Amino acid sequence: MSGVRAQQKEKTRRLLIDAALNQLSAERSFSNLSLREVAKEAGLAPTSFYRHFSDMDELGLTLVDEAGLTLRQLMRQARQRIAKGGSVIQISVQTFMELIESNGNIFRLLLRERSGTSAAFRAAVIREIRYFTMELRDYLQQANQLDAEVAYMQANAAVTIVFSAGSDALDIDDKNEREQLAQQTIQQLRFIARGAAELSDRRKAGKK
Amino acid sequence: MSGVRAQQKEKTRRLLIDAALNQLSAERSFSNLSLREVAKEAGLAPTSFYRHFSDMDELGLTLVDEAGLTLRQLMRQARQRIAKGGSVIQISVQTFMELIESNGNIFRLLLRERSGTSAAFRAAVIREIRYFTMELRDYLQQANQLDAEVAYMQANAAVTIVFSAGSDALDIDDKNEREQLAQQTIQQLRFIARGAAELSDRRKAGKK
DNA sequence: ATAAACAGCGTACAAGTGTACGCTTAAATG
DNA sequence: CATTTAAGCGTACACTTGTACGCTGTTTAT
Repeated sequence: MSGVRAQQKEKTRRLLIDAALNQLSAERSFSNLSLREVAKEAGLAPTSFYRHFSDMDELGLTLVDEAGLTLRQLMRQARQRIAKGGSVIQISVQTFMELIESNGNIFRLLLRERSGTSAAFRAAVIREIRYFTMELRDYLQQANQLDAEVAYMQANAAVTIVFSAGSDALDIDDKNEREQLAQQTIQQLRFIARGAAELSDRRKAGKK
Repeated sequence: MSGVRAQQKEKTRRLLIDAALNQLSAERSFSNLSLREVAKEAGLAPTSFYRHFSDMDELGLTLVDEAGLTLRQLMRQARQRIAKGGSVIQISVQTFMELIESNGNIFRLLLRERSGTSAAFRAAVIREIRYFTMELRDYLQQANQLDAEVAYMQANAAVTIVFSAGSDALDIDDKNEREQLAQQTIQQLRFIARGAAELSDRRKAGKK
């Protein structure tokens, strides 16, 4: 079992995934992408699609997984940069904005399918975002000595703000405008961090 | 010109609008709604649709207008309640959550088309939300004596948080869970308010 | 060496789409 | 009253969609 066959299969599976990803854009969402178009882009006959996915939905869920992976890469990269010193918030936002610039399509997928029409998709996207939020919560709780619940609320708010800013950034061409958006986002995250720190302190004081 | 004809026309136009609105749901977005389906739901022949709208896009933009109207109603209602005393943030969130419960479909439309595939739609939705944000900014600036830019950042963050919570609320059936979400949202808005107030104070002090 | 498995293709079909065109019928206009 | 206007309908057409089915050629298993 040299695996020549399996290897080839994996290769064209990848072709399909990339074909779908490449067709995504501001004016093209996954949900109005047809099986035939994806197959065509991948250089396959429409019916060959079924050798790899039973459905467009199945392909879509694979893409969401891919997006989750990207999100985790983001988190890791931000951590590495933070370890070298500097403002945590600033570095995080900057890293996030870089990701959006280089992976706009996959990020669009997440944003759109989060409020999309397929329950399975919504669930998958929400799961990825929740995972991301929880990781941030753990970090905040430990790094800032926060009350657990407060840390969650901060993480949740921060993710919401950053994702929303990311969505806006996708529609902005001008470099200066994007920088301005980033600065605003940083300030907003600081608002939240400040409020969270205070509440956490108040809770600790109350318990004593 | 008694207007019997014009009156009837307006009536079936309304029929089309309502037909579209009624077909929206968690699993049905405007963009995958066909002209034929809308016409059928309204009890019209497909081709009669064109007597009222040249396009599904035109109908869609009308719906966005409708949503903007709803948003302004919301703002007015919240103001009335606030005038009678109570926590501004709490009342606002509660009013918003009530709106979502009674107008889920129109709210879904806004959320979805904001990151949808039609540039015209996106622009229209963003315009409505910006209008809403600006009104909140003016209120915050005046009521809390804030620096103008800080007031904008607070308003922007608050709208983002509330809309995101609204989107989540649409997927929650359990009454208690929704209440919990509301409480969390209130707390997050307080984080932001606190951070904004501080920055505004700091800026004022710096200028003196 | 022989047989089985299987990725990929071409054909074919039913279903649904937007919309052009001409007709009918009732209101508006003169 | 006579004429024009226009909302609504039915038919028709060209497309696109998902997918069922059977064939081919190559890799894998025996």
